[in-house]
Amino acid sequence: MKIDDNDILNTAASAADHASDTHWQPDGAVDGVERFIEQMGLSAQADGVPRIAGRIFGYFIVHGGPVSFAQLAKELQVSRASVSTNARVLSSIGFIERVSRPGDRQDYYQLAESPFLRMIEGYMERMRRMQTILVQANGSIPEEMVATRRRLAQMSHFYEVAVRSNEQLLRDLGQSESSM
Amino acid sequence: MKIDDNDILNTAASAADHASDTHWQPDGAVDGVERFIEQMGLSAQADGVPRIAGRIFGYFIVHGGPVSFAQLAKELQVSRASVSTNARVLSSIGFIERVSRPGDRQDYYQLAESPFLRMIEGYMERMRRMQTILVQANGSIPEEMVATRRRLAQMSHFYEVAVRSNEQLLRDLGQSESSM
DNA sequence: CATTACGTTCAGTAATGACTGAACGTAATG
DNA sequence: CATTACGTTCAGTCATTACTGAACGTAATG
Repeated sequence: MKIDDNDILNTAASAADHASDTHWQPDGAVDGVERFIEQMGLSAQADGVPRIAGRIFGYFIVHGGPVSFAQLAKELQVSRASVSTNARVLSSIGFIERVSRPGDRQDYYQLAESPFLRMIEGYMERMRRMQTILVQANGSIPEEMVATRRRLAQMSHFYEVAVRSNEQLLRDLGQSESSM
Repeated sequence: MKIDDNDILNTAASAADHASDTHWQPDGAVDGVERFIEQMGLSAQADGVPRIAGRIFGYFIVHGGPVSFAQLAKELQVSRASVSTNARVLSSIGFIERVSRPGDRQDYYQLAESPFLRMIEGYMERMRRMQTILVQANGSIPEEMVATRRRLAQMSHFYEVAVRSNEQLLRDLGQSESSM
């Protein structure tokens, strides 16, 4: 499996090298990959995440294995500064993680074991923050405003059910993940 | 310092007092309400949604009933232009909706029946968009890249399960909503 | 010790977008 | 018809931020 990843890395690297050629048309794999990575960038941007972070993540979906810092900068055509900041963001969310290779000065990153579980955990985090806002609001609003308090309670109920649903989803995914 | 906050709160509070013929609030409730509305604005901003949109939504959580366009602008201390654009955004998402009052030239908005269901539908919409990106990518990637295709499949599987989970959540919420 | 190869940080730039005031179109009033 | 009271749109301003290049600190190499 490591052989496989390395193979892919090599082909992708040589393809990126030729990417600056204007007239050479790759064999079809590269534009598919490139297109996917770019779309991941755009999706990230649509979600308020820096585009480069999305592209880096897309890159790791394609090449999961450990990739060096410098290689990221080169193949994604971005500055080392951007790689530094965005890779750190991604690893702080738990999507990718640093790995050290003995006898190698470079930083390596690889796809985390279960990035999507982290995504859901991020959702739940925001939902719980909304919950605290709601109970705080409910505590500072007089009982006379019954309609308001009812709406706040409905909203709170929504988040409560949603969090429970996501907890269940988390369990389901953890289950089906161990069989892959 | 708290000067800024107090200033905003006080001016907004007095504005709300002048409109007290329609929406009366008990003494001491105003800062709680105001604080909640502002926090909704900040939460929205953190989610990539314009702050004013969040505040408008918060305002409707507090005062669910029909509120005139002009009243929104006045009490939230924002320009009519902002109210126009943000209220339209909110109504396009399905959080609030326009209502017309016979014999009244003004536009009125009110909280939609079930704004949170719409929120989940929004999530699912984005997930489905990711799904199409994934199948598209999978179709344009050669079979030799087995590891890549496996990761894409895992990702697709995640979204599939997540969408199903949210469909179930939607049903559950629709259930518990009819009893409120 | 000097040098090289790293990743990080920082100042600067360009772009994005939220927000506003004013101009505009429109439809109900007088 | 003229006027007024609406909501919308548009140009402009301001703030935010993604991104870069260069300077920097650091640790492994020679």
